[in-house]
Amino acid sequence: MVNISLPDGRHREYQEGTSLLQIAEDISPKLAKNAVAAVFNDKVTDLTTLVYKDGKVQFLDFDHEKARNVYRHSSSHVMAQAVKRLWPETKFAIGPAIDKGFYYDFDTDHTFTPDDFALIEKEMNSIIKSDYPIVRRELSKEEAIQFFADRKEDYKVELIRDLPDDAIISVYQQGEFVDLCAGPHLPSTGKVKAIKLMSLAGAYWRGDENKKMLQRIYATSFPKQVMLDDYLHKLEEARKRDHRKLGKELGLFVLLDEGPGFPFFLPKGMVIRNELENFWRQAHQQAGYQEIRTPIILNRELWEQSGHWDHYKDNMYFTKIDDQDFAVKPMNCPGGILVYKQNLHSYREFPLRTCEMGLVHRHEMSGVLHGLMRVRAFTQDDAHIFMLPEQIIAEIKGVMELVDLFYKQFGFTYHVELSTQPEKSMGTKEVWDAATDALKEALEGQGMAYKINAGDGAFYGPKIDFHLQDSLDRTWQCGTIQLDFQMPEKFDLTYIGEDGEKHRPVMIHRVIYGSMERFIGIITEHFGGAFPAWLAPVQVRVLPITEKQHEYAAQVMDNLKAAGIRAESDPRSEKIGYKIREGQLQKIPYLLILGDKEVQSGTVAVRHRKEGDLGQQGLEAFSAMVSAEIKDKVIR
RNA sequence: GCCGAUGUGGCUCAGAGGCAGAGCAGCUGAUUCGUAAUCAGCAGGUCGGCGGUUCGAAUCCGCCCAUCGGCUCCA
Repeated sequence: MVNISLPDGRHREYQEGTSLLQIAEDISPKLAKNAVAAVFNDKVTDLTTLVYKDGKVQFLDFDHEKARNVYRHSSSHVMAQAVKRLWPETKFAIGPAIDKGFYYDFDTDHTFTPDDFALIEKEMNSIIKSDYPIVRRELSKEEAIQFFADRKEDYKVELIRDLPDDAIISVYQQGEFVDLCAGPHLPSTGKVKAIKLMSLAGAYWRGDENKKMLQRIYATSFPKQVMLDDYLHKLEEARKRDHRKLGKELGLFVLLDEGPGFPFFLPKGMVIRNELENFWRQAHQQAGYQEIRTPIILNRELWEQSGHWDHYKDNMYFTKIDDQDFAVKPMNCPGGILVYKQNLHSYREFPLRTCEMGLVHRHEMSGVLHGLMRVRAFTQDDAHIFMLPEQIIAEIKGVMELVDLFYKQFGFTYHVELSTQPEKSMGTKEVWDAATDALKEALEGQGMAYKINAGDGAFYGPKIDFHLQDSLDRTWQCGTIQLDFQMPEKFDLTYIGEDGEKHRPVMIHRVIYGSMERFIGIITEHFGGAFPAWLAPVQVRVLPITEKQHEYAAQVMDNLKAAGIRAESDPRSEKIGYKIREGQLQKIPYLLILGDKEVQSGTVAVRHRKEGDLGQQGLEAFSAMVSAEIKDKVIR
């Protein structure tokens, strides 16, 4: 007999060789029904695992991330099996679970099209209906290579060859289909319920662009049809919020064939952009920054000195002026450094904080451009801080507080990642360790939880990245703080210390919005186009019901404009319902409906885009309310 | 850059070898209306670009450009 302990502290005895699934059934049929995988002695494992020793067990349902991955992974095997049945020549690469589903990479002469989806789904459903048991087997490395070589599964053979010689290699079988897989898996194919193939994509074998491009099918699966429907509905909602769609509908910006990756900002988009800049400028003045502006085009020598000419050339644009080589700046730091070098600096000036709305150009590959999120010309809300080594921690804390102030303003939550020394980097390990420790200390001093991205730092120093989460739970990297001991060296930056001697300053590079373009894209999706009043291109629209109220409408307009509110009126001879509809679609925060009643009482009938009809208010009261909402940057 | 798809009035889309269409938006006129679409008329397109096949190409073929979904990369 084996003694099994359960999460609630109870113990049960079972025959040796009892499966975890049987144990679950013994505890409760419902538990067994919902169980996707089990954790036995702290290891996630198949429900079909037979128990031969004492241990503690916990059953995981679909709500657990680990179980969800098992569920999706088994789903990917079902998809692979279906594809193999339909196109027997297909070779398999890998088919993992991912965040919201799974994919499988195939190598086949058949080119998949979305028309194949119905066919594959049908076959998958037939496999699910057959409810094949999913059986684990273990082979030696040699046996496994032989097994997959016989089946001409070249990719699997390559994968196995990379495993250690003494590795025990597991394969999972369902019906006629066998796949190399570490597992764990569902007990049978019938456990998979609602499936949907989502999209097709090319993907390089092992993510290497020099290797063969395979065909990837993305799909997802859920244990209940309603969960799948709900997921698809959310995707649909996300599409409605797509900043490219909203940007067009709300007249914020356009991307044209004439300038791929170079966005045009339209008048309404510029209002948002300017408001973001105003907020930025005011917050930075308060935080002790001095604003500068450096040129977009600078000569070759500068870029050679900074290292960009050698290390960043593929991403840069070049030009010639009077036969001399120049480059369009891909980063602002060399310009900022030149500004620093205009004066002799004393330690008394430190920390010296300079900030710049810096327009940079980077040549991105055509395939990666994406609305405002990934462009070829963008403005960074950059800053370079020069300081003493002993000021690092306090200064980083200061930047983190500023970042927090900014993100809270938009209602974003965020998490932090720390990236450490990459393989290709400048400087000694000691300097890197000191810098990395300084960042850690600053993070810990702020009580900030963080994740480490080993080897993901910039070539000149480690960095902290801020990833903010939007209203659809997607994350975006925006802010970064990079500690740099290298550029000061390359550019021979100095300051005069207390001792009267020259010393080397430390430098921080940092952005908060990241890029104005991307940030505008993100907040457009985050707010679904319904920007808070302080950002809204039009804050109030005045809607006279008939021509009789035009004069009063003009008075109201004058009043609002005098109060500094962005107001416009819609005097067209359309029905009020029509004007309201248009105002709603434009997501204008407030619509003022003006009829005879309002004219007589000298009031305005207020409609809020989300809260609907708010009733009549005095014009002064309304104006004061909106002004306060704008001033306090209220999200409503 | 690579794989796949797409490209038709300002917008959303139909048309799949034989006269370029619809709805919305726009303009003109009528209507003067109370919280998400009033009616009528008018105007608007070298069907992404270049080349080819054909008596005839938006439609078939080739190349290029851009966009979309991914790979890779990143603010």
